[in-house]
Amino acid sequence: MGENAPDREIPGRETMVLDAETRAQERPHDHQDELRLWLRLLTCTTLIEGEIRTRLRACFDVTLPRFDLMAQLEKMPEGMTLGELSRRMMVSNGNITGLVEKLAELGLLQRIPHPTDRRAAMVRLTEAGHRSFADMAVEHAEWISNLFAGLGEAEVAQLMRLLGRVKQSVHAATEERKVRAGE
Amino acid sequence: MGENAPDREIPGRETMVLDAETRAQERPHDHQDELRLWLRLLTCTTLIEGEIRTRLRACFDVTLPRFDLMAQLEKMPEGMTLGELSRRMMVSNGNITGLVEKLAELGLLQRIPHPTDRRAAMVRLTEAGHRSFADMAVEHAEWISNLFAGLGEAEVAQLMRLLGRVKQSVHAATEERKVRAGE
DNA sequence: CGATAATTGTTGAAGCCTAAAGTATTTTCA
DNA sequence: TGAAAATACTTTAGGCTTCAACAATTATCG
Repeated sequence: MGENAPDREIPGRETMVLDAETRAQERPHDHQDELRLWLRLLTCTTLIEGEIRTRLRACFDVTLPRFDLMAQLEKMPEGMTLGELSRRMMVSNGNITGLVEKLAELGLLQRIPHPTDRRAAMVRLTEAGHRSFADMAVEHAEWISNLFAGLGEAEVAQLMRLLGRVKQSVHAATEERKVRAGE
Repeated sequence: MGENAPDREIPGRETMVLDAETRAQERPHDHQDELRLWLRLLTCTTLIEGEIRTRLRACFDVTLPRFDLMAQLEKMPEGMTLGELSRRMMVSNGNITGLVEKLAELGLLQRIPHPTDRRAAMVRLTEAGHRSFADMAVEHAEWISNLFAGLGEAEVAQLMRLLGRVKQSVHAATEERKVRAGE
């Protein structure tokens, strides 16, 4: 994703509360800043994600989604349902089904029956899965640390805080839309 | 990789690469902060991307990659080669081939011969493509602006700056790796 | 010039991802 | 209790994405 927004001149028809004239005077910027911020955010994520994907493949012959799924399971040694995985990883249910299938074939995780709910399927890492993940996690953490090595501690903390604000803002906006759309 | 690297003598007068490297080596840091930062960055991008994808699909029956490709072409009315698209969108060549194929079938872009290089294929938006994109771009810009509406101007500016630093840092780290791996 | 290298785009295999529809089970509540 | 709704997961169709191998063309340089 390139760094440059579709830099068309977009007439400000955002809110109906303020007429375009007032808005233009108060805020000389349309949606350009937010657009540029989004593109930069996307660029950063894409760059890092691509790098990590390439290295995981080269060093451990594993894909990023599989690594992520194992990372989730590692945090819950007693196991987790597929739905919980789906929510935590922010991907669809069907996606998890496929990933679990592959990792189970490789012997890295196992399904175990849910104690009370016969609909649910629980999974957890096998011994081999734990060992495999432990190896990868060490390298992975170093890679990430290295990619961010150009930033100071203060910058990292500040980014953490601001991205927390972004999360808040996005959640607020999407919840509002969901409510407006009737759940 | 010791605690006291000998080339630590010269303070930050060196290249970006060296600076990042020494910093990562000299700090016996557990990488936790960077890891958390990366996860939060990924969360923000995933949230926004998912929301935009859903809305583009619901409102315009278009996918995000196709929208992005059209956005790139919109900025270059005279056209662009596939390789240029690939670099700007940071995706593989083969990916672009497929996207262009689909958009051409829909009549939204057209191929035109490259004036001097018979290997290269140039594409540009058709009239219909321009119109279609213009419609979508207006809504899209509003969506993005809305998703970031919880942030103030200063926060947006600060995020812009810090993400610029992230980009720098990542580029430095990956360039260094590429060089070490022999281009 | 002409061999070698680099670049441009395409193809195919493998895998990721979503949305929507379907099945099985559990929960809700009249 | 028992019908209706909600939940957990699977399946399928369509689309995105990468990597690696390939063909065509252009660039490099002895």
